[in-house]
Amino acid sequence: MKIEKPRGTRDFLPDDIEKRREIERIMRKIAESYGYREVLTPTFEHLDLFTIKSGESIIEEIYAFKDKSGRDLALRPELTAPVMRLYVNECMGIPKPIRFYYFANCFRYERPQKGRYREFWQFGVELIGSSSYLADVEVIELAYRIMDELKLSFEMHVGHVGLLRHVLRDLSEDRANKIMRLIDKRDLDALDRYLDGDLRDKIHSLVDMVGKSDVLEDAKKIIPNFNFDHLERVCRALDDLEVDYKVNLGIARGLEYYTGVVFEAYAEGLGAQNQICGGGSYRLSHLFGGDDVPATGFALGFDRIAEICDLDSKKPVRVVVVSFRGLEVEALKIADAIRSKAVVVTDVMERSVKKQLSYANDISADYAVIVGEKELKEGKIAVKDLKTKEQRITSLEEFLETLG
RNA sequence: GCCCGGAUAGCUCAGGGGUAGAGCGCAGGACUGUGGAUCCUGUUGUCCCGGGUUCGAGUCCCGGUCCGGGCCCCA
Repeated sequence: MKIEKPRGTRDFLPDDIEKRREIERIMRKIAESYGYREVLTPTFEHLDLFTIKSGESIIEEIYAFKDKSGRDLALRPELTAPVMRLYVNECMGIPKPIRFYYFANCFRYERPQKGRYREFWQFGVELIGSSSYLADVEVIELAYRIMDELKLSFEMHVGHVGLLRHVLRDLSEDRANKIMRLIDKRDLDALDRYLDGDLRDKIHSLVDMVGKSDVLEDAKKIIPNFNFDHLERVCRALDDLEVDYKVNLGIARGLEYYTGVVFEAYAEGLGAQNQICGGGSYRLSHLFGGDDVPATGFALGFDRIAEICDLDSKKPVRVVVVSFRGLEVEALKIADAIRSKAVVVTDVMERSVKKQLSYANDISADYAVIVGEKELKEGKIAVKDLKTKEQRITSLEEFLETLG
């Protein structure tokens, strides 16, 4: 009976990991350059943390379980709530603004498909303490710079849920939330069924408003009572910072805790799951017993990005030390001397020189260092450049110098 | 929860009632001081599971499990 990995999980081989680590390194580097510092929360939390804001229905899509003492726990399905819980528990007293970033695996019990797994990774940031447009600008710019540095082809869309909430302000909360979900889905037919008259026309117009920042002028005409200052300032700043984006007033985000500017990024080549980034400004802290602090942040879908990201990670120089019968331990000593300069492997199968060289070729090594009787007597080694096939007799010291 | 497609060697897959196959890979050798080519040899199978039809099922039928893609959902 062969044991398979659980549904929706993946194994990562060295090539995968090297690529993912390189992507991760770039994300960390850029976030840190903006002053963000890493936090890490537990892999599992109290179930309440995730149901408070999203309702009991979310349990269906969470890995929830009872521990041996009967506590209701859950594997984290996302990281915004845990990071805000961390803020409330440990950090309410530290100077604002607070800049945190995270990179960790999350778990959701969903039907897997392309770009969607039951264990997946998110990289994200939370900027806590400011409701200024400058906070939105910083976070959007940061998300943009990361995706840009990774040379992804993507589109950043920026909207404002406050505007939609404003238009829907006379509806009951349930009804408004329902409409928000339909807007998020772009389900125009269903919207027509739920809305009529003036409201229907306004929502229709807003959902269609996708374009450069000049669509704000059109929106103002349709919704004259809404204060567009915040969104306009964000757009103007992003323009000046040469962040490429589209205004999209139909972005609703599934979640109810977003309060203002929201944004999403979409990429091609991912099938139905094309969203690689989502974020916005929100208020969550007070739900977890903290102060009503404003925050803004985003999460990047790391796995989807890794799938479409095409970057060449630089490989270290690889050396295979090949030994003739009886000289294996001499080879080990030479290998040790080279390890400060390159990745070195030696034969552990007691194979022929021919097989050792064949293996060196199979693993795409750069050099074979051949340890033989003749060379050893003269205190030399034979170095073969496996790319050019050239072989020369040299000293260990000289070879080390060529490795830099 | 729904729809579609899959499951046969380590991997990719062919075979559609009559002895279990190919390519690739892996290991050894041809060649005991030299890699990528070539050739030879070896290597592993509950043909996903259970039941049914049949003289006989990897193959046909029914049920199930698992995997992938698409809905739903997407914090």
